[in-house]
Amino acid sequence: MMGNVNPLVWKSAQMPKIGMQPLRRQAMILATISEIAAAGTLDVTVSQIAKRAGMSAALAMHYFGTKDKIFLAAMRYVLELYKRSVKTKLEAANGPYERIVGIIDASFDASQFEREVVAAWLAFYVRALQSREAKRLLDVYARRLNSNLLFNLRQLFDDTSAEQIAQGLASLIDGFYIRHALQDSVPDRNETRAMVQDYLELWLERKNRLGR
Amino acid sequence: MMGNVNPLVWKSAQMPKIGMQPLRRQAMILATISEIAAAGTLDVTVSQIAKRAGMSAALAMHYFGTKDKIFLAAMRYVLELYKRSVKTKLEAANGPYERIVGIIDASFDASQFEREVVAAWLAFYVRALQSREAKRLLDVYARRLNSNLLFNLRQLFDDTSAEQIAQGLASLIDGFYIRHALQDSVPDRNETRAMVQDYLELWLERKNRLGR
Amino acid sequence: MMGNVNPLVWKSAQMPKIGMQPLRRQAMILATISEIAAAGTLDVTVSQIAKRAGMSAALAMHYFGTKDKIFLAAMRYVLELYKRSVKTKLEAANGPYERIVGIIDASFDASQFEREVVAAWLAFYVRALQSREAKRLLDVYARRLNSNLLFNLRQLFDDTSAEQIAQGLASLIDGFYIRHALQDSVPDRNETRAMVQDYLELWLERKNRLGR
Amino acid sequence: MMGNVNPLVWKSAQMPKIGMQPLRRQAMILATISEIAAAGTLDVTVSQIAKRAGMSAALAMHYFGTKDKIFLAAMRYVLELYKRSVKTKLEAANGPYERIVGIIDASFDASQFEREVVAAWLAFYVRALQSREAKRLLDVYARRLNSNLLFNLRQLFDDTSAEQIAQGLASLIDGFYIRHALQDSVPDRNETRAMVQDYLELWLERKNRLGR
DNA sequence: AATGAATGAGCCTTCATTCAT
DNA sequence: AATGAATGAAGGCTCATTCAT
Repeated sequence: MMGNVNPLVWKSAQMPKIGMQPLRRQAMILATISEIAAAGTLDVTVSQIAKRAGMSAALAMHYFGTKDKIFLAAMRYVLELYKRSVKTKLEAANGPYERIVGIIDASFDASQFEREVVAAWLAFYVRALQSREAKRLLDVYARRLNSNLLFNLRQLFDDTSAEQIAQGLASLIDGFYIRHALQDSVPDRNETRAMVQDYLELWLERKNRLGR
Repeated sequence: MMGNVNPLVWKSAQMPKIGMQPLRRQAMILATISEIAAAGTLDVTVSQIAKRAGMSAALAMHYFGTKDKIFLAAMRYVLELYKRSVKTKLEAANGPYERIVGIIDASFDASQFEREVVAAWLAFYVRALQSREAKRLLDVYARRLNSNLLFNLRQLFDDTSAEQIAQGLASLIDGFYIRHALQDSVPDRNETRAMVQDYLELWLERKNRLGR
Repeated sequence: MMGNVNPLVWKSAQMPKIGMQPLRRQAMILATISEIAAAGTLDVTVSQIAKRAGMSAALAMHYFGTKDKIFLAAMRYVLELYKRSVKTKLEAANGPYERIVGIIDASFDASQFEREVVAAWLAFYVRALQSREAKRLLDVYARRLNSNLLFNLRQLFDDTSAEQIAQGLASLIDGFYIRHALQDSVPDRNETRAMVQDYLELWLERKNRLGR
Repeated sequence: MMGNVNPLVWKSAQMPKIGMQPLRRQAMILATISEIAAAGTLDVTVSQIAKRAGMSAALAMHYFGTKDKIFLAAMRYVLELYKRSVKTKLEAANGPYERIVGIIDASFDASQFEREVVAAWLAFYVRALQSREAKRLLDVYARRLNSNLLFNLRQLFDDTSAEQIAQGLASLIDGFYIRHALQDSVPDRNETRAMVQDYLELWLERKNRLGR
């Protein structure tokens, strides 16, 4: 998830002075995600996370100021991951259809659909009920996703349909995520992605049937 | 939600000594749902709920024994509401198509899709991550929903399609719920229901296109 | 323990009006002793005791006023039992030696050395640390025991010895009680009694050796 | 009791960051014993103890984890004190007789027979009724005391007598303790010790009288 | 006479957060 | 840069006690 080079490796070695801050923050962010998944609970304490990140809770507080900010940072990280994933897929895509499929693909990317990350998503959704800032972050993501979908769907469908499809796709994705987070016997990643793509297919078939 | 006759109205009037238990329990159950929605949080305390229900936390504990049992009771209540709603719709329906639509309808029934109830659903989903019993309850609901859908879908589609559609419908419903719980500008109840029904329509169209 | 006629038998029959008070009180007293032993704890609640006594906690409070008074009543009852046991033994005894042995016997009487009663004694001893009144009761008992022993011992020994023996006997009895209450593998009632009696014997032997 | 150097004295001076744990634990242990005696009750709260120990209840919990563990630690401390006292006496003793007297002495050592410690002993005895672990600790102590006594008594008496004397001595000690904890006008430490020793004397005299 | 109903007070325990070093 | 030490605040839960009927 962090790529190959883990900057925390030489932690206790020496050279602590410069640039520890970003490393510590990053460690906390990753630990937050892991801890949520490992604990199977959203009720993770700062101490638990800090311990997993290999530092004291006090230091974690020092770098983030508030527990809420720790969560927000982790949330931003996950959203950023997703954003990049989408970007990569979009760049490799040709035409609106491929771009829409790319967006869907990004949601079910291996890195996104890991058990860990899915648990984190659910946590953030819930957090958004309490935290203004968390809600704002989630809204930004939702709006971006929607406009991305809409822009490309409008090139294939009339406006009304496009909006419906966008809503449908987004809901389907969210629905699969929540089911994945909670249920045991659930279709795997590829099957799930196929089902979402098939939703798009169904609309295309309808469009073709109606002519144009 | 409590019907027209609220037995708690004459509370401070004479306080009868018999049969308070079910009234208090019901009051707590309703208060739990309201408080979750009002607080916008799953982290509602027993005191908060009890206060809203017009009693002391101690009395609430007396009648339920555990905070967890309070939540479970509220959860059962909501699930029961949904179950009844489904049952009513199914009884009024003729043929598999109407029955499937009925199930969808039930999910977006006015009583189900209230802001309060939707928030409660999300709360219970999350609770299921921590509580064995909560998970069990949710699983029962999920399994029943699935078998209901499957049974009727199989009369219209081949088995493979039926299973896909069932998964799709359930995910769509969950997805719309979560979006409803979290987002402000979201299609209203009827629009939402129409979109889910349209998913079924899309499959019927495909089926017709392929000929039988 | 209550003799053959249990007045609580016709409780729920009818005739509740007259004289319930003493019956209820007595039932509570017995229940207190039983509950302490059954719970294996001194931390018995009023509700537990009342339940065992077949009445509501509210009624128990009505008759006693305070939890403390419930305990005191039970304490008085046990002390009274003991007092009577001593009295009976003393009346059947001839001469100082038999009377001393009688007092010892009373302490290890079947009715006194029941597991239940022993547990109660320990409870009362502890209670005496907190409650003035409990302490006073225990002091009365201790003083009476001491004067009883002293009076008879003085007829067999010089004053100094008599006082020492009295202290020794009382301590031995208390010691065996506490060990009986707490330990598993402990000599049985008769063995224990024999050992206390033997303490007296040892002193008699010394007296004889020294010649009168 | 804490020796001459109280490491907590410079507490508000600079509050070092290392090694507070053992100091805090020790302070809590001593405070537990004091508080039990001062409150005259076994129902001492963690807050009370912590306050007496000069720290917050939260910190106490931090260092012990559970109230029960606080009590167990205090219990172990008292038992350890006693154990050491016995050990010291035994090392200074020559022959079985002196060793037995040494064990008795240890029980009535100044440090053991303080009002505070005696109250604690009673508390622990009672605690043993509720806590498995407390019972285990007490059993270990009882068994060690018994085997110590028996081993030395067997060198002076036949086996049957030895066992009786061991039981008698242990009961006498326990009895004096409980009386000391509860009663006001009670022989002082030295008198008490003398009386227990005299019990041994009585047996020796009997032995001599019977020849060999 | 009797009790279900009700609660205030208090306890143990947890945890985010601060502080001194 | 880093952390052990420390705590206030809060939460779940229990229980003796009161009250209205």
